[in-house]
Amino acid sequence: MTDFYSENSRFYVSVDCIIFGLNRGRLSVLLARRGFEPEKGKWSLMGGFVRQDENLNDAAMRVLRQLTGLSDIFMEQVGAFGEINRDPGDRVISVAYYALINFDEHDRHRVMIHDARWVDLAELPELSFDHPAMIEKALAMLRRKFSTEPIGFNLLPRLFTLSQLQALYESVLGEPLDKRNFRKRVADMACIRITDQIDKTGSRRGAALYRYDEDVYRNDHKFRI
Amino acid sequence: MTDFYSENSRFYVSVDCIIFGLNRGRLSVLLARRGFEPEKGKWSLMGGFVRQDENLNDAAMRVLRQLTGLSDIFMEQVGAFGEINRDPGDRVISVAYYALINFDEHDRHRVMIHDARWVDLAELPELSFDHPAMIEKALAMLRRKFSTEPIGFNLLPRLFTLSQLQALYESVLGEPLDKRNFRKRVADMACIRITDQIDKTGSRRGAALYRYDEDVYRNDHKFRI
DNA sequence: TCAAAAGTGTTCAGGGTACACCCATGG
DNA sequence: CCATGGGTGTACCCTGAACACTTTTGA
Repeated sequence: MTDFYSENSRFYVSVDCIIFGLNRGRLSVLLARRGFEPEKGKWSLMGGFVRQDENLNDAAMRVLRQLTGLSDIFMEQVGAFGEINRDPGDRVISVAYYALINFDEHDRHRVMIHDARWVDLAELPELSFDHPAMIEKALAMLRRKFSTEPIGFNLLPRLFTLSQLQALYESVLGEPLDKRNFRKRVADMACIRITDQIDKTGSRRGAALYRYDEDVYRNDHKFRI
Repeated sequence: MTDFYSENSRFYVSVDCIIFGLNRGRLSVLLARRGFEPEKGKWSLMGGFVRQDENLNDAAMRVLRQLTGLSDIFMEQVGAFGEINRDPGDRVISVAYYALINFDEHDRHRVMIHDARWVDLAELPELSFDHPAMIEKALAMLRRKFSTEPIGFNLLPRLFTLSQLQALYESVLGEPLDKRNFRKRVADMACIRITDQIDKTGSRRGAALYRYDEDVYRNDHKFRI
């Protein structure tokens, strides 16, 4: 039966990772300067070819780990990109993924080694291939999910203030939110719990630290910002 | 530079089409009985291998046309499926698409030739490979879009009654809707316009026929059911 | 004492939901 | 004349939006 398949064409398949992180309060993506042709020297998403012994998700996690040192990270497939000439080097079909990481935990050394840097979403440089379309689609998916599913906490430290949380939502949704309404909504979500810790770094007065409780969410499934 | 790529593995890449149609008022999918190994004789989505001279969308449209005779159809990518052993015959990475077609316009002869049939979504048989997961994901995407974007009209004839439209929404969303509230919402969407035609086939009294006006939608972008 | 961020309630309007009866017609 | 689907309006509730001042404390 393999004979039947063998009449058909085979393709290089790659994954490209849109790695989101919160850098100094701003939603940013991790971009690498391409170290090889084609488009050597241009900024691009971090990618890699899929191997025979791994599925697509594993390939994406491998690439993410290479660049950040992180495993067990929230990732989601964005989709497959298959224009014939999307890669001028050869025909490559690429599957894009986006990941949400806690900026504080990533390995800056690896980022440096790969000639990569964090770029504010509002200041994207020119990118190679169809990477702008990938980022566009990932952002659309992210924004849609952000208000209805508790995925934003992947971008924050374990303990966070409500101001940090609100700033995150404003940064991702791209619009200012009313502080009192925001806190009201947070207040009646059981999965966002206050701790007895205080953060003194952000203000003289100090702000209560909160944490996200995954178990509570799995029970009541109540989330809406 | 092609030398650089050539160290890497290449893969068969296929597309699989989840073709939705409204058969006797029920949301249905078009399934084909596999005519070849592996899993010959089992029901499956219609698929095909991607060729060198076409992009993924074109491949999906080609497969859709093969089975239904239709072109220029609403299609959307569901995602890439790349488990190592998803196809027991050989490693194949597949990109799923879903399509919404007007049941009345498809070519039944082609369906017959391909040993395919329309199956009510509630009565899916056992399917080959990871096709159940593909359908699941396509359905989730469909349901999500259905209330906020005017895609349902792709499943209806050009002229339709409000009862047909409501039945469609109930079938896709899987829940009954209040008739008066439904009609109230329709009434203040400019893009759904009454015609002077009457449908007498569905009732003794006759029902007004409506049509969807794409141009109006492009202007006001107002749609919400 | 002042600058800077944290924290806190109420009011109002609009949209969504629930709900039941008459109409027109073909057989 | 009756069975069948077509067509219509109102009342209520609740959610979402708007809005401004006091508190704390380090410098």
